Amino acid sequence: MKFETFKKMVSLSREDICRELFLAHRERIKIKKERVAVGNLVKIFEAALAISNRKGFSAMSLRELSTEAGLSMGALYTCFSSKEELLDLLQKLGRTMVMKVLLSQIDGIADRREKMKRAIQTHLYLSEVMQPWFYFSYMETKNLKKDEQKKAIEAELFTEKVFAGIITEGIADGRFRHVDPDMTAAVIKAMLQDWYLKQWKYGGRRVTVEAYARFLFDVVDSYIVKPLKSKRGTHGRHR
Amino acid sequence: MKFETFKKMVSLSREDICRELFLAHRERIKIKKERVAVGNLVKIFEAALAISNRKGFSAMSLRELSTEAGLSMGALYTCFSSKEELLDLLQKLGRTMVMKVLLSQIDGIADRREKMKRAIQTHLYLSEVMQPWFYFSYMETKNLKKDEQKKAIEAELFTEKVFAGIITEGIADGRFRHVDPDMTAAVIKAMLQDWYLKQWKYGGRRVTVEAYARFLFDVVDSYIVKPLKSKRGTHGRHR
DNA sequence: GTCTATATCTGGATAGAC
DNA sequence: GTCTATCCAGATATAGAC
Repeated sequence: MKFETFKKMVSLSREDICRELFLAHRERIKIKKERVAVGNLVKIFEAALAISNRKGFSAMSLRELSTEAGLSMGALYTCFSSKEELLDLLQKLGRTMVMKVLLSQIDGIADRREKMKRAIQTHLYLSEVMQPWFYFSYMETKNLKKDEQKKAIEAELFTEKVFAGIITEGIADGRFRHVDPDMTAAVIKAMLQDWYLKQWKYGGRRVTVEAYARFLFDVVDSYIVKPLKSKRGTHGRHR
Repeated sequence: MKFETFKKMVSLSREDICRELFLAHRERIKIKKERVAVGNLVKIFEAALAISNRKGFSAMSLRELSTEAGLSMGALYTCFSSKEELLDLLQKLGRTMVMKVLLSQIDGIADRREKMKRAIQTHLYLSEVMQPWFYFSYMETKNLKKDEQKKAIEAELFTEKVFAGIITEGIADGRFRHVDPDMTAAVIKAMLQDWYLKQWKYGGRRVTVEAYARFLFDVVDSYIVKPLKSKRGTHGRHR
């Protein structure tokens, strides 16, 4: 699947995401009209992610946020009750989204190799659509309070389990070699994360998401799949 | 090489490192006696890394640092002139060290495959010895001022070039497949970094550095090396 | 060289006018 | 619902005693 196709398919525009969040947190938000609340949330989240990804969340002052979002201090505090709550809201924003999309995309694919390819692709495409959020989430996890931190770690382990699961299945039906599923899933995750953590690198080298997805699948594939004498090397090219 | 052997060999005790730094920054440090200055630097750096890795550098107050280091506010300011300078000093601390050790360890190894193994191992062992610094450096790069940030990025690209170089050599002498050296080096780096960025994960799973090094080499090797019919699969085990 | 005390500023949060 | 003005906790940095 092309990235553009994916982008349209999972129509998670910023508004949609924020509307969902607004509905989930109705009680805690003082604004009553949906239109206004969602509009403000969008502006705040976008600005907060931008500033945080430049200098870190804790170095971002709320005054700074208010000017970048084009709202006053008072207006900010109608959407959240403390800077810490804003952090929690931001984290929650992406987590459920990621799991939902990832699972829906690989559900029902029988061929393990194909499933692996699709999982890699989906994770990369997702992190491309929501790049600021992924980066933010990675960098700020350690600044959450204990229980929120735990949820973030669970989310990381959850996606890892998805990959480990595919590998285990592949080993069971004999198409994959006897690699360590957990270790392999761990490094796959590391390579997936590099895509959104080092945008400056891949962007600068003009590597597209599609190209990175193909490349990454090649690396993984050549490690886990049992070599068929003649097949080896046919999928070794990229770009 | 075993990790313990490596640890003794590169005898970079905290004191040694700080002494070097002290000598390099004599002018800017008010304390004149080497013994005292180095002792304080060690305490300060150790405490600063510990706190920063818990909550982030910008969230660390100097009061906090002074108590954790067992020094007064006044004493801190005899070692650096501002919080920002402390950040720069910390960053500089590890960079040169890494390059020096990494290059010295792989210098003069003719066999490309062996060289790759050694480079992976050395990088992992280094990041194990200096874990707090590696983690810190990764997380705080974006908070540096422009020119310091540039140096940090150069350092990242430098180690990446080391790996890309080995791959290019291996392709040239015909032992490696025609993979993309830059892309491959990039994901190798990503997997190396995962080791110190996700200590909670690997520590919790009781994975040792040696095991991770072997595993990682297997993954890389199976991707870049041309398969000899009979050889494939012989180095696919780990643990 | 190291300490305590303090000047000065910045940032999170809120009250009350519009 | 949004804005401005303000409170005050806590941060950096320094002065001066020991």
